[in-house]
Amino acid sequence: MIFIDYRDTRPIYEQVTERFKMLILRGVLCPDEKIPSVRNLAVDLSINPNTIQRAYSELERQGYIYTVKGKGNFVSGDKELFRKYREEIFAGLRSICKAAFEAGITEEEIIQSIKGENAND
Amino acid sequence: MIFIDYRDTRPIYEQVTERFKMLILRGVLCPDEKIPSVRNLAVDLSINPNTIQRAYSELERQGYIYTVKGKGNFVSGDKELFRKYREEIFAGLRSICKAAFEAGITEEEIIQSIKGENAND
DNA sequence: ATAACTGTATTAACACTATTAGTACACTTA
DNA sequence: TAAGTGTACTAATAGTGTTAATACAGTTAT
Repeated sequence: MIFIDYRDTRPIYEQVTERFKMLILRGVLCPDEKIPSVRNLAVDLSINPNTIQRAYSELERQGYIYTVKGKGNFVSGDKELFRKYREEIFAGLRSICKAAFEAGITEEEIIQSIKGENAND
Repeated sequence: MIFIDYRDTRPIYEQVTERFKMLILRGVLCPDEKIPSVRNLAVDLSINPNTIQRAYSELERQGYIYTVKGKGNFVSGDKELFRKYREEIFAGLRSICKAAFEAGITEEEIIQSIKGENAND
């Protein structure tokens, strides 16, 4: 369910965070479902528990999971998650469009490049 | 002409590289125009010459400038620069659109969010 | 030729971050 | 009570970004 890409330049804890976010947003993990314990996942991925701990802390901070001490970490049922994540995406989009306009790329060119991009979904 | 934003999390050499790329792409700096010497710019920005050296090496590697030993660094006249940079932008755009589609955002929503975004240009 | 400017290369040091390692404490469940 | 859970802390290691100091080589102007 979770994996690490060692060719990826991003830190491991960030990859783990991103991966869980995706699984939750896409509904693969359901609200109140238990996710692997810090120690278990660390063994599975052959990395240090602290790294998983950091990823889980981040997920909790962003509202994707909640923690019950002594029991484990569970998927949040927060309906706002989708809206928040969409906002992140749109912010990134605005940022790259700004760069595009600065480079003289027109709105039409951008839209053209996007159209037909969603064939793989 | 060049400045450093210390609130920016990106490394200084990357900011300098990006800044020169923009000045060249937008035609502020013309082909064969001399850019500041490594030592001069380092003093201007109050940073180490090695950091500028790194930025210039990267700019040369990407074809934005060329170096004449003992004389200085000069803006390249490569016409392909624009095409290459546009490709970078479009690649970034594809990447973020992929994330958007994975989050269930539709093509129409993306296009709507882009339209009217170019008011500041 | 000399001085003053250029780029280039090398080595060392420092700070910060990502990660590992080990340990300890507290809570829950069987 | 034992085994599993999250949490907290400190230390060590590796990599990166940056600074610092120095040296070498080519160019230009005098």
